Amino acid sequence: MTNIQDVAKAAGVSTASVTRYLAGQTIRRADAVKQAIDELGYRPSHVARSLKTGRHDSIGVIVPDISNPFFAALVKGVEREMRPHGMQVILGNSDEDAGREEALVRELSQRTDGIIMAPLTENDEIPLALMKTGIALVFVDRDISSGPDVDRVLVDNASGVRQAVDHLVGLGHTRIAAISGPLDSTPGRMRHEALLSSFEHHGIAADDSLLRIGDFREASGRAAIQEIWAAPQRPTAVFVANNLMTTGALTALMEMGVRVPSDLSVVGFDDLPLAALLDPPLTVIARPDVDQGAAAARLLVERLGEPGQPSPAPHPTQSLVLPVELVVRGSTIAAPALPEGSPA
Amino acid sequence: MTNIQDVAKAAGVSTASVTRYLAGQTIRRADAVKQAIDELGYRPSHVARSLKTGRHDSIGVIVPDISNPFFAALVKGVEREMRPHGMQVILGNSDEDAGREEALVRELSQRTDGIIMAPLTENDEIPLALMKTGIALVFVDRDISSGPDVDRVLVDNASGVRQAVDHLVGLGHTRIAAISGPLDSTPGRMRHEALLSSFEHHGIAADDSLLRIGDFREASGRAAIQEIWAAPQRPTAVFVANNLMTTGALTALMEMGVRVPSDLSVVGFDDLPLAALLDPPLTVIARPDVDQGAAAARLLVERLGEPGQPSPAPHPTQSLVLPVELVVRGSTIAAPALPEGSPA
DNA sequence: GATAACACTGGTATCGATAACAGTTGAGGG
DNA sequence: CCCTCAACTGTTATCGATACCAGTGTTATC
Repeated sequence: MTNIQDVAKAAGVSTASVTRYLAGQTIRRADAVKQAIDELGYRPSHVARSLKTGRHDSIGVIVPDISNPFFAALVKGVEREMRPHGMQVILGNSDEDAGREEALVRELSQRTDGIIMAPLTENDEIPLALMKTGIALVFVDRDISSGPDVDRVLVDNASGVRQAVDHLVGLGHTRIAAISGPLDSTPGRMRHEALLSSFEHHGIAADDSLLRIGDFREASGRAAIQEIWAAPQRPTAVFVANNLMTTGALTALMEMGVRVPSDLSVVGFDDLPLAALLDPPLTVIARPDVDQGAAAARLLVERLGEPGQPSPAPHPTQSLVLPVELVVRGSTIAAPALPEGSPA
Repeated sequence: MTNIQDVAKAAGVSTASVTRYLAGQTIRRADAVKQAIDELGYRPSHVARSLKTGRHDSIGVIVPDISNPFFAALVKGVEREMRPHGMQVILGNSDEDAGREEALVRELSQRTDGIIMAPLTENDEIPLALMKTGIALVFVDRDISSGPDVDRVLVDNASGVRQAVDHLVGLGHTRIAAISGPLDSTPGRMRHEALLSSFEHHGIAADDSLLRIGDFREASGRAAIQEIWAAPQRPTAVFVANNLMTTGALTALMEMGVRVPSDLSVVGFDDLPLAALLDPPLTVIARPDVDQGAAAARLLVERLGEPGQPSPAPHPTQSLVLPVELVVRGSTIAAPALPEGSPA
């Protein structure tokens, strides 16, 4: 590859002048430099520049599962927001693996100016190490329990769950099953806690045979619903704490011949791209996904400033909580009349 | 940040010895170096290392749309294959934008040792420039028409389309509509050409009012099916050339009150994560997605070798074509009896 | 004509690591 | 005791760009 020295020589100037030309400053022999660059096909080495300046003009996004439509949409939001600021967006997919997440954080923290990430668990120590390196950090969708103040963008998980339970109770359901997410992840914990407190608020006794903890992946949704359906007393409705587990649960229900909603009402957290086309159309708690990514990107830009500009003064961290919304479709209907002999 | 000099000083050795320790060679004062590294929290600068060695120990993947489940799965395959080789996978999402694709190529070609990409169009000039820089390149799912030999992994588009048309004709359909993809993209062109040649093979006249070219995105599937349904003579079946356009078409059909499959049989290219749960379950041409990514990764590894090892000798480029398979579900049924007066 | 201000210029140290090279040490053999 | 060899060591140039510093020329002002 040709380097800045080749260009300088070809144009008959010093490397400093080429640098100045590259930075948009006016130099006497601009034409000659431009010509030399074109003829040699010169591209400045990003690596060398980063080494000298310490800047990268790019940010990283680390998500647990890029094939989850929610995270894919989130990434889109980040990119859309970043593009006009002239920053590259680099993606990392941890595949729900702590080791891989750590490797990505190490890698991207050296190649980017800031990182937007959804940490795997609330005990995740990795981001703490990140903060010490001075890189800008924004948490999105997930949080960690300990550690320093960090910008974050969450959604109102508690409100969503409350809306869902209110909706089911309003339809007469009292035996409500739930497939929750990992309790050491922010959305898993918040949704589960909100569920229990909603149950309590409505005077519904929590029945352990109807409560399952999954791992937010499809297979665990399948397994959980099978266990729940084998419970001594079956539920009339089920709440599933995320999109992939909902997919798994629906698949298993179809295979088991359980009809939704006549045998079982289903409400899921997270909208699905095809939720309206399912049989029946799925009732869900929808939340902003693209917007959540965009919001995180905005927080990061506020901290980093534009490429080429001096960084803005540090300011206090911000926490955003975006609203969610219950979308009632066809998968939830009134509870069947109580069988004889049941408690009132 | 602490650098290698700090470590060397703290351990009472030269920087060269620290480098050697880092590279796994045996040095006399290994304990002291290890201790210094731990105490100072030293992490070697990836940027500086890359500048000196020219290696990055990471690869890039550039896709047109990460929120397309097919590409998300493909990325997963790449990562799964790369992980045991100790290479980082960095993602870029061009969002179907040529300018953004170019920026990503420039960016990632300077940060990675090789790139797996699905070029936007077959006329894409960008990868050609890439080849000149000497970086390893693998095309996946899409190809470019001109230019040097490149490793590539495609699927058997023609066979898939043929299977779909054979299936529809076997069910008695003769008025078959199609929503094709962009003709300047490899899958768009190959599927469209295979469609026309299958029509010809079965003696079906191509009716322009039933053939639409979309852009592989959901909105264009919606628009196309609306136009098709407004044709003077409606079709009894439709073939849709990819997953997102199929989603769009199904949504529009539902909104228009067209019943699938009784009013219209539907077969789509690409399986959907929820295809089996749709109403009706969707007949599709399924293809390996994760495997396609994994195959591309394998080709790249063959060219790059393991990190820390010398690169293997150059070898001729390879082209893989993976098989596809028609999955018959519920969205295709026998054509209705011909209305009176129709040509036989 | 001297002086100041301005707009540029090139030389060079530097970012943080690696690798080539030229020592230095200690063990073992004669 | 000297020599050879193996195993390790430090010094230094280098990757490709940037930024500081100290000029150099031109123009404007008195």
